Amino acid sequence: MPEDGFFEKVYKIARKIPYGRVTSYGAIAKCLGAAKSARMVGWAMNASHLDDTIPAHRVVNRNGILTGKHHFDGINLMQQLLENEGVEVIDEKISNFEAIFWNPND
DNA sequence: CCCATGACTGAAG
DNA sequence: TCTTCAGCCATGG
Repeated sequence: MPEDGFFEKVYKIARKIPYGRVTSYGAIAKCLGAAKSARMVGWAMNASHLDDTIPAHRVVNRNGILTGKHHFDGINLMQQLLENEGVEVIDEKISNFEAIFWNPND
């Protein structure tokens, strides 16, 4: 992969997210070396719909809220995908967010 | 080149 | 503790 664009960097981290775990945009951004570009991470995730290897549903904001659920096919698709992995989601928010949070740096 | 937009974050009131 | 503001930077018009 000769071109290491911003997207590839984001995808690279996103693909590392373990099953049943979640992370935040800022954590990924920091791992990329652009901690201030958390918005870019989310924006890159928006383009991830072209790549089915990207578990975008495991990426939420720092509050553990599924801010990007509206970008999925269905309004509840993101939440259901997480629940399918054993993640407890209540009202668009991950209840045990801190418990299942995964740090990309690990 | 300038302006608008965005799945965010941290600080300030 | 909650709400609001400004900074962040890549992409597109």
